[in-house]
Amino acid sequence: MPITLKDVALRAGVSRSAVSRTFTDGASVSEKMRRRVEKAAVELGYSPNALASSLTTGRTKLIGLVSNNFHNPIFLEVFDRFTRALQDKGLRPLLVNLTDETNPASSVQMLRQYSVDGVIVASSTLPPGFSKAFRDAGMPVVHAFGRPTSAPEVHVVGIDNIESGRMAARTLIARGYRDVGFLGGPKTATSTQDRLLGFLAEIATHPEIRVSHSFADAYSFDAGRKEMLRLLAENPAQAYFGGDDVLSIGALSAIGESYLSVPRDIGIIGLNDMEMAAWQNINLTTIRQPIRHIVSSSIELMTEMLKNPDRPPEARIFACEIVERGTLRPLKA
Amino acid sequence: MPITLKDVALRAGVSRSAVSRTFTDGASVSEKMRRRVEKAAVELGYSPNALASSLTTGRTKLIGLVSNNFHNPIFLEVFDRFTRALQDKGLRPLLVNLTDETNPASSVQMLRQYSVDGVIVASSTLPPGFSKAFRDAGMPVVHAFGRPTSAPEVHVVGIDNIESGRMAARTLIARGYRDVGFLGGPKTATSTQDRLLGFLAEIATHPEIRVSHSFADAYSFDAGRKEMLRLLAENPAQAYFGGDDVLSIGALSAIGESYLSVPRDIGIIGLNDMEMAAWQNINLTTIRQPIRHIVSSSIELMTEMLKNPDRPPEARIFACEIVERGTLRPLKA
DNA sequence: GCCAATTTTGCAACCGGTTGCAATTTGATG
DNA sequence: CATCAAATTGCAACCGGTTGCAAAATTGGC
Repeated sequence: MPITLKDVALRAGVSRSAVSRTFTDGASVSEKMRRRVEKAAVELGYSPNALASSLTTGRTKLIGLVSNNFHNPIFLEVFDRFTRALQDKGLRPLLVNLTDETNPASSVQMLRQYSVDGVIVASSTLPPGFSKAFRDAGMPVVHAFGRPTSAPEVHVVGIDNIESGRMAARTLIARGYRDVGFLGGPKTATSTQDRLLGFLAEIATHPEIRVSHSFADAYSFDAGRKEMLRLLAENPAQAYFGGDDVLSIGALSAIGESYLSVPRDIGIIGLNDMEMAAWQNINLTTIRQPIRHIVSSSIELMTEMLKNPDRPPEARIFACEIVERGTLRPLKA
Repeated sequence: MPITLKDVALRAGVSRSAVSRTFTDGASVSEKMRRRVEKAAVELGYSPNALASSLTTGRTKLIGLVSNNFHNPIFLEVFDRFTRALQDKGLRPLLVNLTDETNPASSVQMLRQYSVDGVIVASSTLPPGFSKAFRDAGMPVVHAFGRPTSAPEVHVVGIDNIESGRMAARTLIARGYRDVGFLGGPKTATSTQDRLLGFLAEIATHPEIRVSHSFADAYSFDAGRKEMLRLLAENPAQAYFGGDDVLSIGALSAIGESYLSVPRDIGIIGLNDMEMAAWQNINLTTIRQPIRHIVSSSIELMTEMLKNPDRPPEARIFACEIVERGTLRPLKA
């Protein structure tokens, strides 16, 4: 049914190689030949079969886009940016939704079967060894939103979560809060661990400040709300660093439901600066994660890897910045 | 580098066909042979190349998942469900992000090049002819969230937007609102057009009720907020049917920013019942679109199409239901 | 207009599988 | 143990392309 190379060759009265060559750039074809072939091709409505060509070229232009964050609204933006950026480079995202599993084996096999040219892992909660499995299977990998280390096993692009924890702490301290807490995401997420680490380390330089921490079950509204309700029932701190924005919004809801006011009674600072944080009826003060740069840098690394698969793994770390909105008491003048 | 069929055949000392057959079910292989081949396969770590086999079988198990809704949070849930459901059926989602374009040509070509087995278009805003283009190119198509008609050109799964417009109208009338408005999504979206149609039709049966309507630029928070601010500056109605939830939430924000109270001063009913509508600090009364069923039914239709591509197009329509929360005044007892 | 250098073209093998067909093996039956 | 049908296996062609190599065509220099 579909038109093949052979059909075009027949129609144009030339060899199959000639047709192939007019459709692969960099190949040697005369102008005359090209025109002749292209004429036949459009007449027949031919377009080359990318999969067949991948057999010999070894390139599919398919990129596995692997994530387990299908519940955090920030990831819609992440997927939007990734898919657009990939498309702009002529690459095609093959989406893998991990649901709960953190065992890469079946994803690795599946992506191998489809001969993807590379894999982008987009998650801040997967264990360190996860993305390594793809590399071990011989695929170029970039782990976006991963944990950067000085000697990464795969390319990692993200933020310095330790530093962002410190930043949150400094911000709270500067506002005069003397009793602060970390309302973290899931304890197993590397991002949570690192944010806590930085937060505590910074607070530790101020012995007069009281600090506490606890974890929500997930980066989600409900988990944040539930944990904040629990904290409110006990003896809450004056201000919290929420594990991320959606968690923080859940916490805000809990506070409102308890007839307390933000920032008057309790302060909250989130992390991500997702679209909703800017919604006027939420207006969350937060630490902006430069998603745009993380994505574009990941894509850049990926295209580099496609050219040179042996490029040694590298960590690219982007700075965050405070976005002042209405959920922390103002700086004292 | 990667292990091929031939390697396994060599190692097991059998023909290539034998290896192929042990990996395609339904093929005739003796137990002895199967064991022998499987042994060699695991020793070498072989897994068959799905793309190569697609060449002869004509099936790739790739499904194009096409959407232009990468800004409406409801679609994260949609993508989550679609990708999971596809994976469960052994199908692989090849994601296509349409950004702004409503011209299917390049997507059609791209998906043809990758020989996808079928295409799922997930969008409520694309023009009627869009998904038809995929079908014309010979691909099985299901348009999820499309406009159902009695004689659809492709399979359509979704809700009856006209009826949901009526439902919104009935709900507002039952609450005693006498001056109501439709705050629609983009004028070009089929979903907006139909919701308006139904809304007006129902109101028309109550001559005493005043009705007005206007459109936001997009199904987005900002568009909804902006339009509601505009309406508030003039002479707002008593209650609005918001084009969808995210739009309605934007409207809620505008109302709050204007120091008005919901539902005391103005009522809002949305449509979708996205996760955020249930957030306690939003608490939006809305019309639930049964996403779960729409997705599973779409997948079901798709798998049917894969078995029998000539299945005549069909429209599957799901009922919506009102979800009572806090943005409409209560029913009079 | 002739010859060498360069470019363009076609041949044929190959990428990693699948499958129709015929040959071989197996197993049941007499 | 011979016979025949059924099950299993291998051969070879094919899926839709690409590419090294040699033959053919073009170009430039004189």
